[in-house]
Amino acid sequence: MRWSQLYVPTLREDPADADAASHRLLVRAGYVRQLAAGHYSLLPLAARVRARIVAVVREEMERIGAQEFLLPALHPAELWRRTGRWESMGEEMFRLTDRKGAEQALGMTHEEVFAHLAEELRSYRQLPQTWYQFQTKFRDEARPRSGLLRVREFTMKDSYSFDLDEAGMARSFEAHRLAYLRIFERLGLPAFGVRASSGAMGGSGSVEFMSPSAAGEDLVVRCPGCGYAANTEKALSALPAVADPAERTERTGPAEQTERTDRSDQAGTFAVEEFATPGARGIEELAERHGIAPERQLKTLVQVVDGALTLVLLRGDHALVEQKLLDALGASAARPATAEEIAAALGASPGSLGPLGGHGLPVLADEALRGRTGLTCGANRDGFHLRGVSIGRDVRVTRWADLREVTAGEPCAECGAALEVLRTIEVGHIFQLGRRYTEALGVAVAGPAGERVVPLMGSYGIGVERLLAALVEAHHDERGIRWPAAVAPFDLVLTVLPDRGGAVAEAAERLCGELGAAGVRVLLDDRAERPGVKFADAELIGVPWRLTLGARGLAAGTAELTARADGSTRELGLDAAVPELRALAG
RNA sequence: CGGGACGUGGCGCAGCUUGGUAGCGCACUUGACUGGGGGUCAAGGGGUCGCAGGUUCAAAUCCUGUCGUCCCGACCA
Repeated sequence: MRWSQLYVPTLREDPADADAASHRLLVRAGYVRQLAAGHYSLLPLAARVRARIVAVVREEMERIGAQEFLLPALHPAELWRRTGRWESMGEEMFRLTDRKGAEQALGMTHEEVFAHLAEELRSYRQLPQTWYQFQTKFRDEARPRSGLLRVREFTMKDSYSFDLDEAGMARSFEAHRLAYLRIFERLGLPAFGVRASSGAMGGSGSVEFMSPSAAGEDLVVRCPGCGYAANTEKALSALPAVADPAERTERTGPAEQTERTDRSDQAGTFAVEEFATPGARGIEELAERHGIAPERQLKTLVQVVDGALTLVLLRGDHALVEQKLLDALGASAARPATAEEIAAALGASPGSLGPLGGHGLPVLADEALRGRTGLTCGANRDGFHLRGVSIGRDVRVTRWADLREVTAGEPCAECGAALEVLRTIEVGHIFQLGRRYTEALGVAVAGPAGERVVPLMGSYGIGVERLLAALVEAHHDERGIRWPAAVAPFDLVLTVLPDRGGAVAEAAERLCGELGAAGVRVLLDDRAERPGVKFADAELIGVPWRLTLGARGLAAGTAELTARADGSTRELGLDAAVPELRALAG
């Protein structure tokens, strides 16, 4: 391929609206252009890289016996209604109505359509089946961002397994887990699996594959000691206990004491007492003005979980992970209650809330609060707080659960080492779905004894363009992209230096032809540019090797081979160039 | 959906406060010189100033609305 003919619109300056390194470099190096927020056009270089990624993914899918399909992107609403997801997917699903007035959806995932096809499965002898495709997915993201990392339209390799029993589903899941690790390994992408919440997909187990990057949106907890890794939606840690003081604290004064429930004999601690905290709202202000450490406060959040007001209790210095709340209650949606809803239920404003009193709301408490005594919380009366609160004695907890966010430095629950929290990009996600979809669509086969068996399903996804962007995040420097050899758009740029006689260009043409015949992907930089421009562009687009041929070298029978990875250069004899470069290109 | 910023040749920006001939750098075209790290000089081409209303003798500039883009948050199979 001649660079003079290839469409590679490189830019000398960074695009103004690109923040993430991958976004900036892919635009600047002429790989992509934005059409609209979350919609990108892939130019020839990107199309080549994408094709190489797809080829690797396809090989690994075929290796585990998966069969390639290609399904429609536009689906009838009817199918989605049968699994209940026409309603539950909400605004993230693109919907449209055709000329007959029939409702349609642009597929954001393909469980429904694949399960629909599985309705034709008849016998247990046909199982297991693993089916996959590369297909465009549409998701009406609330906020597309970071270039190709979060978009509204993208290619996904999605696969789906159908197994006779739990053990079979577990085998299919494990086969995919290993295949995904091989894919990332082969592509040169650092990534590891983490335990994750299954979210709206449902099912019993899920693993996310995460690639560390400053541009990532997902926080992942990882243990350097034992390798434990989990999304913060799921992560656990061992917390050191907080020492709660055993003695009674001083009252602020009789005038402010409106309620007194002295049951210290029962709980072996001190009494609950109300005290005035004028103007001090929330954990931090209470800590600053009244000297009450956040970890000795009780944080009371009011959430609306599937439409029901729920009190959520956490240690004052802990943050709620909403997904943990949903998982604990088996709920599908939660949001903070509005100030009006809170006032109606508790009679106070945020900043003065607490779990005591006859509010009648369900109370969900974080495990870290178990056995805590002498805590401070809001009095459900603006401007007042309660102290001396003991969870076991004073609070009617309807349910305990792990709800808090793990933070860096906390001890690993499995080995005690200090946990690290990494910013990562989710590059793959695999689910054990069970019978949720097969049941809903009536998928069943005849078992060995003629009985009706509903297969168990798994689903497995990799976002192709996100993978491309994650690779750039992982492999770039101040000069541009540095593609791993497995995905580079070309193996080699053959840089032709200016030469009046034309002998250099002629030799380069000949060499390019020979390399091409030997299977090396060569980009011949035959442009009438100055050397500096050619070098800078070659580095920007990130091709792993550059072979520089000039008049000097041609006379001596040599060219210079430069590695993009580390910039190292060595002389290469022209007569031995083809076999050497073929070996480098793999 | 809440908060913030921004829309001016292909790209990056100035001009707007104080209304009056649309400008700079890069890129592009032609020529000359140059020729191993984004070179120099000369001559050119290219813009309904996001869109729609309004104010005004006159709007890139002031006002209203609207669309779009980016960032933070909420959200995110």
